Amino acid sequence: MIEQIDEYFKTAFSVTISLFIFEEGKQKVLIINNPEEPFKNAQKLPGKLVKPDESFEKACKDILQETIQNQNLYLEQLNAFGKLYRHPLGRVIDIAFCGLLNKQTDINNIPDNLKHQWIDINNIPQLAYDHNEIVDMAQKRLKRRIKYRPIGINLLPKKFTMDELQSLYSSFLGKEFDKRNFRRKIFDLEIVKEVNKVQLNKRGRKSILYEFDTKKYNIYNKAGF
Amino acid sequence: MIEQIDEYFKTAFSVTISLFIFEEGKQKVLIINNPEEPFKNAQKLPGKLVKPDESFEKACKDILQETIQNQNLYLEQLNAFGKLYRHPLGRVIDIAFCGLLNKQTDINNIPDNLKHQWIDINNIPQLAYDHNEIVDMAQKRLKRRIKYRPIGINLLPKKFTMDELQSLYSSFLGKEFDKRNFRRKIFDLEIVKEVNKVQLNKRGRKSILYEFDTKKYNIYNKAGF
DNA sequence: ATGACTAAGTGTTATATTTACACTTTTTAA
DNA sequence: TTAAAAAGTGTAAATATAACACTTAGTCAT
Repeated sequence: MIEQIDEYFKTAFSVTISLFIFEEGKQKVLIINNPEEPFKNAQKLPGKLVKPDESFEKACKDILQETIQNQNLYLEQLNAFGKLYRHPLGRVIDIAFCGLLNKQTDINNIPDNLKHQWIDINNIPQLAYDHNEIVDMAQKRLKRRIKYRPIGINLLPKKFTMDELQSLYSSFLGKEFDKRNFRRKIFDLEIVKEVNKVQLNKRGRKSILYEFDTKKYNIYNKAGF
Repeated sequence: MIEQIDEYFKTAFSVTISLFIFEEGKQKVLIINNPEEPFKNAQKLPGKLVKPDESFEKACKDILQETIQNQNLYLEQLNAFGKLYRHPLGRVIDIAFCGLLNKQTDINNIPDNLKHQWIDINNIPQLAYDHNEIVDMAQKRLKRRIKYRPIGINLLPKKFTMDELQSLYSSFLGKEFDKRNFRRKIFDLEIVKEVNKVQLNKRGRKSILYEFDTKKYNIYNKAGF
């Protein structure tokens, strides 16, 4: 075996990140323009080939830097994608990550040449490589996960209204919730606390603003509910 | 970029499988003896380096063939492990899978030279590479998953008693259940059906035997409960 | 200023689920 | 036949979920 060992060291690997936001009541994902061959000018998820001496973390930070220019984002590994002919240059194993962020607070700047778009998860166009499959799995994973761990802290602004939180759950789970039952559930979990401010709206009554109680939130985020 | 492309195609990847059984009321995992360098004669999970033209599936089947000699086993991808110095021969990305099986029905034969052991999940010794980390994540993943998807169909014999099923849940979740409540829960889900046979026990009353109702089981296995 | 419109916010009851709890039945072995 | 072992069984209380509609507080147009 030792004599043929070089035969094994001929694959490459890449990292791909599905970055989700919640905007206009919709779950959206970051899609950029592919600047180079192969599949030049196709739409794709942010990602890059990784050198043999680079860690996953380094690669993720590079990608975050090149897109949203903010490396301090919590990411989670999703899956490895390694079909034989998924990449035209050779065998490339892709390690897919996903992250949740808030457009206002977590993005410094997105370079123009990326021609980026935040695309509604229900309207994803054809993407390069197997990126449709990746983003699809990311969405399903989130949908499962939201059911037994809280969501919102990375997606919403620091202060938010109950209607916003409810709308987030509705869009991620693709179903409607009863206002009173939803609120009772959230209050009983004690993951939010009222903040001493209200939000003025264009029409109608002011909204009470809340923020997450990080202590309780993190407990449920680790242990589930 | 194109001119440096060769720099990327210098990693290898491997596949590792955590195979779990339920035996003597305990969750156990298959550990084998590492037959070759590096880490010769260390204990490890079954796994192998994969050639650039081999699929994950092919690699998994090879591993299953070389260990339990049965390729027809449902596996699920767990995670990619890719720390920089996890493998002495170079950069190796490991794609970890895990599977559940029944010792009596799913194993044809395990070659002697593997010096295999089924090790209680609570007593795992030091393993080669980062295999402790892998098996640890596999166990945690299962523990979470059992809470919202049924378990047992791959682990128990075709016919089984309620006490066996309850013991399986207890060992995987590390806690005890009330007999009556447990049974009611299972019966209400309708994932098992009574089979027209009983099991004689050494002492005490005969046990009623059940088998899974695959239709209901699979519905919950896809959608969760 | 007032009336029409908009959106936020709030309670109660019925139903379903979960939990707590202990004895009876069946069988074997002495 | 009887003591010990293990399987099997029901009920009531507490908690969680689900269904349901009106009131309050604000804006805008007149």
